[in-house]
Amino acid sequence: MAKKSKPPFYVTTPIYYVNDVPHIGHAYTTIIADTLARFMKMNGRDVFFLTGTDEHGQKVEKAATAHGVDPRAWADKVVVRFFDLWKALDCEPDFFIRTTMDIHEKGVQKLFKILLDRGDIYKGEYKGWYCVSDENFLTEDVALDKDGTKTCPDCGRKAQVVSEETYFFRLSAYQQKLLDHYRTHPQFVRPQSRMNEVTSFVRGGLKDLSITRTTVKWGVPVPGDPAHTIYVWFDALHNYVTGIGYDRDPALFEKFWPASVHLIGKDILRFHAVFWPAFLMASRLPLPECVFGHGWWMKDEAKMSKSKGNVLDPYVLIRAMGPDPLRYFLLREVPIGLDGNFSHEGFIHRVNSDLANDLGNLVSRALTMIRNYFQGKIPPPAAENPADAEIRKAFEEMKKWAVAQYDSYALNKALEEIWAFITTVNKYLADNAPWKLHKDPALRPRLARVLYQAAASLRGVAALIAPVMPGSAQKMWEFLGESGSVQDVRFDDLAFAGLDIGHILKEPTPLFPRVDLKAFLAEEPGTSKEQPMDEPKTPSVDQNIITYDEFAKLELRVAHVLEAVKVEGAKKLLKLKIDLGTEQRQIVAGVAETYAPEQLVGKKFIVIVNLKPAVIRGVESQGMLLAAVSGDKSAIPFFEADVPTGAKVK
RNA sequence: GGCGGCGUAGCUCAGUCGGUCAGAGCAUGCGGCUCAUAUCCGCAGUGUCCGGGGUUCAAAUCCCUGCGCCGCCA
Repeated sequence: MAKKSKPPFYVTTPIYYVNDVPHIGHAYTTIIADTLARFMKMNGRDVFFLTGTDEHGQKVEKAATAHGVDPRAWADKVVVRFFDLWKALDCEPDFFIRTTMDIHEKGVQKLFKILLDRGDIYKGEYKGWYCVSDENFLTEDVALDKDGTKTCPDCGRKAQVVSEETYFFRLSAYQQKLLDHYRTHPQFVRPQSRMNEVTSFVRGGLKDLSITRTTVKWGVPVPGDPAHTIYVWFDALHNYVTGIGYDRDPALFEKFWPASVHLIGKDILRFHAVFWPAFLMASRLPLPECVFGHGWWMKDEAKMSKSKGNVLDPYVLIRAMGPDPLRYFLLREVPIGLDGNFSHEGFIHRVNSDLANDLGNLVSRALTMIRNYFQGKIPPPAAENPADAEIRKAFEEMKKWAVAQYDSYALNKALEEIWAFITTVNKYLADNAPWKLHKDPALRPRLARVLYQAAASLRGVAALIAPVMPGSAQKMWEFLGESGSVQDVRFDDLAFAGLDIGHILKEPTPLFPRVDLKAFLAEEPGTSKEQPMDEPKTPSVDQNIITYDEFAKLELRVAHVLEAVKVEGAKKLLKLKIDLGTEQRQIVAGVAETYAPEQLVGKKFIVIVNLKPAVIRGVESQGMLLAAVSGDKSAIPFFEADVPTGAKVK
């Protein structure tokens, strides 16, 4: 059966900043990419899936210095966090590019040189807001303060305008070409709303882009002018070509470039939809088919941010139930282009309802009956009656649509189609009641047919969910007596027939155990100090390192104690009324075993002012004082010198 | 301030060219089955389709306007 050969498929994630601690956002992009890669492979295309890390820049350099190692060693150490997470999430990129790799740096330099020779890069003078203490130019998106100056977002100091020699990319020359491209390739930026944003941005005019810095040392040097370092975007974006063999493996590069889709978060849309295609036009390389900007996951209706402390740790969910429910939820709940809201309630609810009840239970009931009625081996079934034919046709129809939805990146729709079919199979069983057929020996061929239809349905479902839930799909596959990997199925060949029920596993274990919401929430770190089940998955590196940015988010101030009283019924707690200069607050402190209330009145110490208020023993605490703790004893560092109440501490 | 988008059942959202479009899933209530992970199947709803005005034989669907929310830009 000769088939039209399908074009290769090349999917990328952004390269993640290696200093970042991986969170749900990183996980989301990578899960989408992994699912698309798996799907396209099963849909008969040659696939390349690239992810990686951005390892240059000042922050990496600083973190390394702070730890007394060189930047490369630091990157080697922290990059493992990403390796580990992808493994835990069953994400299997074909290559993991790191911008510190030789193959990348060489490629970037080569491309830089090409553009320099062609005149698309030229030397000029860059004028911008510069933070002296951080030795860093502020990025364009830092807004002006009211007084018309800018403040460094990293250290909070005032920045000043400074100019330096720099290389520019002639972005301005590409405005019309970009607009033409958008017009002729309406799918270049997806979803549509993002395309509108990009178009209107470009219409507004493009300025040439400064792409080198002399202030940053940790990066790729400009060829022939090593005082200059290639700045982040020119460096980072080119990972998409160096990662598949640009200037290194022509066969690979020819095969997969241009990329089918760059998956990105909407925050880096402009770099991918404007700068990147302009770079490529300049170097005469074909443009990617599509830049897909996905949405954010909010946590309980709020944007996740470190300062709010509501960043979602994917390991909490993986530890509790493996990667598949998380993969399913993220892809099923929301179309890729939109923002989603993550709550543990919503997550558990959907997982229980769709995975445990609908699919898991269906697998369980069907397999149990095959085991109990036929010792795991279905004998020749009776001919199909109309209802049987209907379920077969429903499958074929569903397969067609689900594949089409997957193919257009509508992963949630694909899953919707599949789940509608699962409901149909459940209904088919209810209508045909094999447990009743079983009671009449004369109806055995009929019974065989009903269970055959169910098993054939599940076999198809296993294949169709495999891109999203590889582990669970494989389990189902094996439960059904199939050998080999479900990932080797090709959807073009996937038929309702072809079921080979050889050896049903004894006692198929529940695919997706129901999760009790209350028990789950109780185990979630944050509510409990205990780590549920200490997986040997101890982080490979010290994840407790924080950046200066993170530290800067703490607002620490000098507090003056006005009143102190014991909290009723709590032997460790004191209720304090404190003055912060600008306001008065009430805090609860667990220092009563060391300090009597009257010892504290009039004292000055350090309080975290922007901590989320909490109610402790019925008393609201609007902050927290700093104290050394040893057993039941605590020691508050008081100020010796006279400092103004409310003074900032850092 | 400029440009763009959105506001539909308790919740999350579908509603292509204006005419069975007032829908789905979840949640809720009732009924059924008992093979199954207290699962599955059936039935039942409720809606000023944000407010107001207009176009039309006909508008959730088009136009204007008010309110609210969001995105991009300045």
